[in-house]
Amino acid sequence: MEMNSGALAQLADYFKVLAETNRLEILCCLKSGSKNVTEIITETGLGQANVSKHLKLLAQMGIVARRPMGVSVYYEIADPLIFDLCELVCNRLSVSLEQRSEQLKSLKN
Amino acid sequence: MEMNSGALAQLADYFKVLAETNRLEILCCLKSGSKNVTEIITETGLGQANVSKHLKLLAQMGIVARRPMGVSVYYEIADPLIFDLCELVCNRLSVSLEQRSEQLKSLKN
DNA sequence: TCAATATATTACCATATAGCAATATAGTCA
DNA sequence: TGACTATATTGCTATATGGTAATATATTGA
Repeated sequence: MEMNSGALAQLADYFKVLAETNRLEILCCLKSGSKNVTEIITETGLGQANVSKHLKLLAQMGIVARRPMGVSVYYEIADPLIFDLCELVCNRLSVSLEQRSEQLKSLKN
Repeated sequence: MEMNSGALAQLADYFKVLAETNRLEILCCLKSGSKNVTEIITETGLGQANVSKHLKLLAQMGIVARRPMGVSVYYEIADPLIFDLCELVCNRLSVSLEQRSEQLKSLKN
């Protein structure tokens, strides 16, 4: 990972898009397949303008794809890699939670 | 990835720590091995307080480990998974850059 | 204990961004 | 074209956070 600062900035920007609970929730909601904005709004309970902004960010980063269909606009995961990333980190997090719980146990002894 | 909102928040927090150029730079700087804070400051050119704060975040997330040695404190990567994550995303980014450049080419034709 | 050095913390400012209400735009159908 | 619905954008506020200077803490050695 010897990288110039431009590459680091790009990498940081990518993580930044994933660094927001509601955007992750939108991605989860799209995991089961393409959905239009109204469906996403309903399923997540987020505000319309808010969802629109999040989708724009996700699309700009190439994480989702935008597909207008008649009067509505469908979005879908354009990059399944996302879920690999999330799974890696989730495993990591659960491991460290286990470690913390081990530490707590040994403190009690 | 069917997750409760707590898990999504944890995941987002993890990505948030990686979503900053200077923190990524610190991680790069630690890739070659354990370093103390002064060395990190010198190598990155960042301010002392700043580096200290970034290291604290990284340590809290379990990404680096803190090891006091005499008067100085050494930090090291505690979770090599980081580099896998970064590499995955970097490959992803370079692919989409290629795609964009392809699109530009076809626009010119 | 005192001085010197390394690291951490605090207080503050400046910037970025999530959320929301209001408005604008675009597509469909009468 | 005009009304209607879906989505996008804009303007604004509140909050979070990166950077820095100043201060605090901790370790070592005289």
